[in-house]
Amino acid sequence: MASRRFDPDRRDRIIAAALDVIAAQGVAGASHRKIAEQAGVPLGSMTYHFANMDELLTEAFRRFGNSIADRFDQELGEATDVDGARLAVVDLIHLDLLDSQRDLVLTHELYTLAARKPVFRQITRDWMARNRRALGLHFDPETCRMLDALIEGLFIHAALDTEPHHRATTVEAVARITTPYHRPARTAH
Amino acid sequence: MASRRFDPDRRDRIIAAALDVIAAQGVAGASHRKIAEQAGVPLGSMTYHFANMDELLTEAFRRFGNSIADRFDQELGEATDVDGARLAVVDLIHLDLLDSQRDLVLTHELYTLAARKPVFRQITRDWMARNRRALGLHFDPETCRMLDALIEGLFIHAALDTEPHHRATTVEAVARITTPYHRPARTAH
Amino acid sequence: MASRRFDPDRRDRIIAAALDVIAAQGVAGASHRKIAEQAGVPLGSMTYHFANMDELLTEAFRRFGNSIADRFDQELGEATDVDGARLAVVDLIHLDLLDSQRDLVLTHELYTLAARKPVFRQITRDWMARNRRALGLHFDPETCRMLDALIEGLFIHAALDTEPHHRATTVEAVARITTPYHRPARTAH
Amino acid sequence: MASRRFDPDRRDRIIAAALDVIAAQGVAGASHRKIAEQAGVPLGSMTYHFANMDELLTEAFRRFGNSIADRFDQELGEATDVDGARLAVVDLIHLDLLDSQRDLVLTHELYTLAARKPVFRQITRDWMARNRRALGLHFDPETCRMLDALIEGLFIHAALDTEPHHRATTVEAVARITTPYHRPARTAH
DNA sequence: AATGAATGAGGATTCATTCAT
DNA sequence: CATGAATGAATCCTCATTCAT
Repeated sequence: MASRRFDPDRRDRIIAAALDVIAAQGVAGASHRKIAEQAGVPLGSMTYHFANMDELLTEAFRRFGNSIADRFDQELGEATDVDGARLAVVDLIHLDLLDSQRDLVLTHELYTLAARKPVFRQITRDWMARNRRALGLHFDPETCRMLDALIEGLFIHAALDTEPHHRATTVEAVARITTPYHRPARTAH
Repeated sequence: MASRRFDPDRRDRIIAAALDVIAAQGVAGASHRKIAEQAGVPLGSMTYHFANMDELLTEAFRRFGNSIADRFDQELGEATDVDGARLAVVDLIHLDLLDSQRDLVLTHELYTLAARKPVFRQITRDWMARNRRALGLHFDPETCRMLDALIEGLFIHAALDTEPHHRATTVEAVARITTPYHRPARTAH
Repeated sequence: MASRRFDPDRRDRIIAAALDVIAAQGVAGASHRKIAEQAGVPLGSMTYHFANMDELLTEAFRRFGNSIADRFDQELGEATDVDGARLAVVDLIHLDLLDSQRDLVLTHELYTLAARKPVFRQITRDWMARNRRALGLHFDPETCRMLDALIEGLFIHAALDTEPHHRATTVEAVARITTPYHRPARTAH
Repeated sequence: MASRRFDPDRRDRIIAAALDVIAAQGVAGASHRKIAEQAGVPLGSMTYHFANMDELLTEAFRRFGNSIADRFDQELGEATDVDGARLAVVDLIHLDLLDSQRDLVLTHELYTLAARKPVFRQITRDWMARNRRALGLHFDPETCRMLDALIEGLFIHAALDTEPHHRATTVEAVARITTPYHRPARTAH
């Protein structure tokens, strides 16, 4: 309260610094010392603002998830029809996500935490829920789930692959996954 | 003790112990001490067999990737036609992968390393290459890439999601992604 | 414990302890553990006060060099003429330096470091510069360099030799090195 | 005995490797492992040929001292008169010793050991004795001791100094130290 | 309210030496 | 005879957290 009023940016700066350090050195390498130095705040200030490391990580990753979900909201909110939504998805993958090594790293760090600790799993769920809500503006719920998974997979593989991923492939994949499968009539003779 | 002097399985046991510890506590929690204890070998033995931690992690994750790729090879090798291959993919996701919290955790840990260190990125690439080769027995290269990404995404989301993933959804998603998209004729009226 | 919480002399005590341990066991034997024990501080305190071993060694040897240079300053500052300065030099070698096995050991340890690492070479240079400045009160620059080298050599050899070094020899050596050489006239009748 | 006959170079190679490693990393950094690797012999071979580290170091430094003393013998043995001997000394300092960073490092490492352990002190004494014997071909014993000290000091300082040492200064210093001091007559009117 | 000082536990790694083979 | 495998002790250093100020 008084403290926040006094240096209201400090918490924010610490959180931003935490994400920077995590992006650069991983959660394993993110110590109080390093984050404090990156943020330009005294070491003792860390445990004053955040009771412990998990609390800081929680807030940092929550912010990270929201920042990416914001982009989903914006891109998909601007689409006016299904084809526009498909295009928005392709753009999200190719323009926003793939260019950012930082986002890839942070995503994996978060997932790794989520795989083990419930607190962080909740963060990923909230993030996924926001993404699906954005997709839900244009697609039915089941398609949303498939599409969300596809985006995830394309994002991950694109970042790990050696060969560049062609936009055409992404366009085709999005088209396929958003197109209901018509089981070929077997009885036709 | 005669047994102490020569122990040809020791390397293997250390690698297995490393994967166990990583699955349980993460790469961050995988210390020489813990792994040595898990493997039942003295601490000094660790850096005798593996020059440093990265070398041990490298071998461990290489083995992990291969063990999963082996299952891909087996399941898809047994399929005789495209529908069989689709079924195999669904089974791989639902029977083999999703049941294993351990595999999920290890996968994320590996990806997190891969996002930062080239050595581990190569491991994931080799693994992905094996998976795609297995898929390539039944699908064209472009479909392989899409399908591989979908599998990845479904696997990751299934493990993080709260609601159970229904097999039917997976079946539909696989069917869609493996079915070429026919752009609807626009001029037909 | 109040005493534990704030201990302003601690850095100094660690430095003094470091020199003691180095004198007794060499730089090679000077571990954080031993120095901490000698200084009566907890092990973790070492790297709090000194980021790493080199930093501690640097400060310790800087202090050592200065302490000896102080004696040079004092002895030579008191001399009022050249003969007094020569006497002061002899006294420095015989009274101050030779009696101290500790100084010999520390000097060699420093030189050994200096021969390999620039940081320590700078320390020896600063030390040498102070010595020469003190000698420069009474002798010309070239003589200073020669005299400084002679002092160095006498100091080292005296400490390594079996036979005792006689003061008379030192007196003669200092007299010679501070007396310009007159090339014998070759053309004389 | 049989072993030596079998691979007679091995001991020599290990000794040479030891000096290389010491020159590069210091006595402190000279481990069995590194020396074995440098020599191209198996680790277990080290303690087979040398009971312990000190034995190896002893032999290595004995060889080093002899190699330098050999140069003294040769240069001074070729001189035919005092002036020739003075010139030889200057050459030894400027041509042979100063150019070799390696010799400087090894000398200091040896002195550091000698300052603490009698075994190594004996090695330096033997070395010094050889040097003085060589000087003794041309100078009286007292002058030998002074000259030897001067050489030592010039060698050390030259290697540590920033500014280059001029040959002329060395020539003058050698001339001075080898010229008896004539106390100026005080009674002269 | 804010923090610099402090510390014990634990991190990876290096090592000389031993000994079964 | 020669050595690869093995190991416990010791190395430096990092760390989250505590607490007197």
